[in-house]
Amino acid sequence: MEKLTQQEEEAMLAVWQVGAGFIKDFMDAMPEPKTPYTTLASTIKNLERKGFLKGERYANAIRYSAKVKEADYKKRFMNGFVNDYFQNSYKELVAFFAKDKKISAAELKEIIDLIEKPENQ
Amino acid sequence: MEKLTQQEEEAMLAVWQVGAGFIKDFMDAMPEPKTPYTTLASTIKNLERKGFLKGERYANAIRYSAKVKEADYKKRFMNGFVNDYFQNSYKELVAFFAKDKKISAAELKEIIDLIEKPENQ
DNA sequence: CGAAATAATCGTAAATATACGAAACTAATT
DNA sequence: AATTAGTTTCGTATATTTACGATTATTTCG
Repeated sequence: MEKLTQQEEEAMLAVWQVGAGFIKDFMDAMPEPKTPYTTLASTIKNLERKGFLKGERYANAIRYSAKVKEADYKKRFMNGFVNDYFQNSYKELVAFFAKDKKISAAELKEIIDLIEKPENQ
Repeated sequence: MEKLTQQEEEAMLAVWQVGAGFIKDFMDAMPEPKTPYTTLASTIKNLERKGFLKGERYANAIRYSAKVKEADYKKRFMNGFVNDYFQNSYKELVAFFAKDKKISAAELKEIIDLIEKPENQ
């Protein structure tokens, strides 16, 4: 899975959010300030070339949808980060943000309940 | 804090690991395949320009050290990521990786103990 | 001092990413 | 069929990043 550039990642976020659609749908989903339509179109083309999107022609327009799932991209991305910054330990990562009060003991307990419930296994 | 490019980030990881040193020290700390000395030297110069490093002359060499702390960079970086991919919720992030079995209930409990101990507050 | 060693700096080339207008294409409308 | 509207594609310009050799500067050692 090739690494995405800044603009490509922003575009993918819009695609994941929209689900599947035409370039103008992604335009609508992108935050301000919006890049011009043709610039986004170039980025979308790049994403197709990189294998992140697939396009199907409908009349004179192309409907794009993600080939790479958001969850997979997140995982791969975080893996690299955790490897570089937390000696490859997710525990270290969570401890770091817990100490920084980005997440509380109560929230961690909720997560424990969540993963210990058999129906979530 | 300006965003770093791929090479710049790799170089910073070496700097943080070494602590403070000369370009060749960072070279030694970088993973294979090593980029040529002069390329790393350019990258280090860019990092100095961007305010991530400061340099002090010692004889005919320059000793560089980090101006931006690794912890601060991690925080800022993760903040953007959590915002984009987890609706700005660290709890969502931890739950995601807990479900993906990257971290266990036992480890989460250890972290709770850690942050609930008064001496770590 | 002069030569060799060590290190940084400069200049520039090549690759990649970003940006966007003009033209082309397709479909619908008159 | 001609016009209009919506959309993509193409070409190109600019900026940024990556890469590194040649040169320059400094120190060390004979």
